[in-house]
Amino acid sequence: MNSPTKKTTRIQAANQQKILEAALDMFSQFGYRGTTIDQIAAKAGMSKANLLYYFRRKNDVYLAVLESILDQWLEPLARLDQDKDPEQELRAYIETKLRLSQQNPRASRLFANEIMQGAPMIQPFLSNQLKELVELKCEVIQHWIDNGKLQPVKPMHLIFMIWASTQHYADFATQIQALTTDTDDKLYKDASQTLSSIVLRGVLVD
Amino acid sequence: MNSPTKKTTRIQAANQQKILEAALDMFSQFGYRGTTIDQIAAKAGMSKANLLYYFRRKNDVYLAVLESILDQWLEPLARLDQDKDPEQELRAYIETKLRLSQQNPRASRLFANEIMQGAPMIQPFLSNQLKELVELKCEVIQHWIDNGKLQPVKPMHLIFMIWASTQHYADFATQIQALTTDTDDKLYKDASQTLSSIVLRGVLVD
DNA sequence: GTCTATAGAATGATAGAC
DNA sequence: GTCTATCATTCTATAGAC
Repeated sequence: MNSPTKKTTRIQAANQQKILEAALDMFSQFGYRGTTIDQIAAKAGMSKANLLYYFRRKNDVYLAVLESILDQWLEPLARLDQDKDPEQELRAYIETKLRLSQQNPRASRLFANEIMQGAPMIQPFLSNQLKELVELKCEVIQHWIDNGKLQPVKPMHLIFMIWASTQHYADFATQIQALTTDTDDKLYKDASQTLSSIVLRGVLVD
Repeated sequence: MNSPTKKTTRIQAANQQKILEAALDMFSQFGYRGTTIDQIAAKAGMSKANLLYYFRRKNDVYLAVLESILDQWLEPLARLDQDKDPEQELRAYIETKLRLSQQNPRASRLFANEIMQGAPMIQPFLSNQLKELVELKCEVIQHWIDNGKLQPVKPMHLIFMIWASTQHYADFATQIQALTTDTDDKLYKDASQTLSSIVLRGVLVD
């Protein structure tokens, strides 16, 4: 690992990281076709030709960035546990998803861009891993419903609602910034409280 | 209006419509930078040069498409009426927004694309018209809260939640298609019921 | 590993014939 | 109003010097 001959490997790793970081910046804002290699290279502080030494084609960069975020995408939903209390579980899920939106809004936007363009790269991921996981977690929610712990709602639409409402704070950050003067921290704290409160108890007064 | 000299005007109007329709198709999927004039022209059934006779630059086409959808964007929220029953009003708002998503998903995606790219064209719209309207409607919701008709939630975050949850069915249609085999009609019917039910009463059993 | 140079294709936009 | 031809620019990607 630390032999002199591997010194270049560490440089490569560092440069690849710089490229992936810059690529996430550009792809998340302009999508695949709206981003140029030049922009990525400039943001990563190297020449276009040098970037192409590390990734032979633009598509390879895009795939590498996508792969680096797909895992963290599945993980929070995967944690939903049928044997725990649904109120605690849903509250924790909402909080985790919101925290992800706050800490890595670019990943959320990159994902949204890819989906809105028809998911040309991750269609298999959606139809396989994601579908499998969602079906599994719909059963968890259905189990809570069958045991009288939750109202009889359509589980998949509950999941969609939580996805949409939490990712909104990352994907539409520009719009939200234009509508409020709240600090980021207050914004996310209010979002967490309001979201959990509405999902769990609704807005109506009994 | 019907004089022979205006015959060309009707042709112009028809061609402009064809261009706007094709442009909505492309811009909503690939964003501004990801769309080429060639693609729009091909989809509109004319040559690139001919398209540029009607709109001198790509940017003019984009602005025309954006303008054509901004009104329909504000209208449903503008209808929220402080003097009516909040349950009926919120239910109607959710249904209207969902119907818009179903009937014009491209408009929703175009708007989302513009926002995610930093709203370069409609920043003034967000900071002026939209902000004004949202502040007004937050007061309506706050009025309902003050009168004990709604739980004390943050009004703006309730609006964000409804926006996000309803637009999700348009913006993330590709993902949803990959996760379910429901027909479009069943999907939106379930969405409407689940969304209204959760927003109004939550998922918890009393 | 990094740079310059450049091939080759795509793109936005214009000019001018019909 | 529509088309062909064309230009300037930008972009992906490669070759080769250092």
